[in-house]
Amino acid sequence: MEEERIGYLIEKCPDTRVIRQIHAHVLTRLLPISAVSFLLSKIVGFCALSRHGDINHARKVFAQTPNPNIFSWNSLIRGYYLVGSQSKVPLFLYKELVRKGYPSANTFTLAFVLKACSNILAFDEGRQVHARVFRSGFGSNQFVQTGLLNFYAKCEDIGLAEKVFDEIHERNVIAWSTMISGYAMMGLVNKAFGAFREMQTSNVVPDKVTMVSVISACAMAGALDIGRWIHAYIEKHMIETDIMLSTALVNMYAKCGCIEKAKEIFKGIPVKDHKAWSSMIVGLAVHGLAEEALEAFSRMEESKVTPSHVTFIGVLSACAHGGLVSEGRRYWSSMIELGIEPSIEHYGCMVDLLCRASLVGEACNFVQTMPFSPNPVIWRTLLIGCQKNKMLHKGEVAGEQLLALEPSNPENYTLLSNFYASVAQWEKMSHVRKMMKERGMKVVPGCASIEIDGFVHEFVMGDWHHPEAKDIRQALRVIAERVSDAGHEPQVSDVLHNVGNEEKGIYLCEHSERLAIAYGILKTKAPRPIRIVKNLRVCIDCHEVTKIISKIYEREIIVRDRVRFHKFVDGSCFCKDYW
DNA sequence: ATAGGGTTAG
Repeated sequence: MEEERIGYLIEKCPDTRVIRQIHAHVLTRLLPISAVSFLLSKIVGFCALSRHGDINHARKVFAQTPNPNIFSWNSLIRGYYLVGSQSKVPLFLYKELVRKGYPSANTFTLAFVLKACSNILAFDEGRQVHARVFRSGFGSNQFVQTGLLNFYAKCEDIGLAEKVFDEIHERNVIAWSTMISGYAMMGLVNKAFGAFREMQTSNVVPDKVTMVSVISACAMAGALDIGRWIHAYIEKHMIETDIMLSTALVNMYAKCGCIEKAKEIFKGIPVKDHKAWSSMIVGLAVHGLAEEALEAFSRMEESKVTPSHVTFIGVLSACAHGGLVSEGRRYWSSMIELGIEPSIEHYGCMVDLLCRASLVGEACNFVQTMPFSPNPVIWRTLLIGCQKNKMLHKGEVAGEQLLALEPSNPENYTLLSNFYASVAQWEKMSHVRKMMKERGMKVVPGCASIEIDGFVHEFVMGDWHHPEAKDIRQALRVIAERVSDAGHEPQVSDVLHNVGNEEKGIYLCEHSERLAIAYGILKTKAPRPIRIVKNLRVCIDCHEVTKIISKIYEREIIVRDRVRFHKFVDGSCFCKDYW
């Protein structure tokens, strides 16, 4: 049969020229419409989906098809997002298909259009597809189910994602992985770990994709022990570590404070792409290892991997953390020469770089040159810069802008209040605090955690609910005495409360990281480093005190701040007091 | 014919 021969040719000779010849052949014969539609759908499918295909040709053939069948429609829908993930064409095609009412969508159609919706975060359109899934009775198809799940996860509607997930009766590794990655993406790390455990108890075998999601959750949480455990699991079960999994591991070890281990894994990646390089560079940057980060960047250039905008975020933040102002400016220019349009994140790095180098005036001018209006991060960076340099007026402006732009973020009030405290503007400080109260803002409590024997102990400032509170209090007292004997005077300007100095000193002693460090000293022995993860940035006094503790207790203390790492060894910190 | 994954400023 003619059709069979042509179908065979398309599968055996996937070549655009052959396709065109066949196409001509089909059109010059008088064949029944259904046969033409079938043959042309083969061509549409090939052109839209094959690596050697051509989506534009697919579209042309599709347009010439008398009654395109559902396979043609599906191929085109999928083909368009395969060439450009942000394309809206799949949605237009789907709409047209629905409007026409013929042929009717099948499970492939729904899965593909859901994927297209996830790519561009088209929430309303995806909702409509969901409604259609209900009506169509295809809701029990696994591909449609994971399509829906992934769609809600990507749109960050975790509630609806969970709802879809709960309704899946037979959950395969893909459904589980999608759910876990959805949790991880939203920072719901405990839910991610919980789902991972539940997956194992329901006897679904995790694969490398599952591992990537779990490892990412560890990176986010700074959960080193779990991360190590997962890494061991990967090795034990001989799960293939491809570049994505290796990159996730590099990132995890870096974000958990083991930069040496991150480097080791990075070294083992045979062919590194821009994401692998970026992870390494960002990792070195957050550790304050600016020179190494820049070295890595040159090696990346030598190996002819084109840096991405993310790579430059790493490079510029390395310069910022390392105080390398002129280098930072140079990389900024070379980034623009490479044709990378600076994003607000890149501007943010530069503003930070200038502020840390006490060039706050220049930082303000730089902000003026941005093609965007400053966002809260930029204002906060400026405000902190002004605080360090005691620049009352500029700081006040930044603070006002910040509160106007983001009045519902309690952190902003705290920052501005701290700023006024640091320049001894007590009235203004209490005004901010009053405003905060009136608007119902609660201070974000400092929270620090330490992982001991696979259990994460969380400490909140001033919270004494820990079962070993008594011992911790005692340990804190001893530490405070020894620190004080070492000649430390509390630096109290970061304390919120407008109270007497002595009392301020007491508040400082109860900062969450102090509790966590005290617990670490209580529970672990040298040479094991004490690793702390903190939700806020470290205050100046805690930074000083931790330096002293590292010396008098001869302990290495690694603190993961909200933005970077501090590594305290023998009385000093790797951040060189830049942070 | 189909589904899930890695890097991102303070």
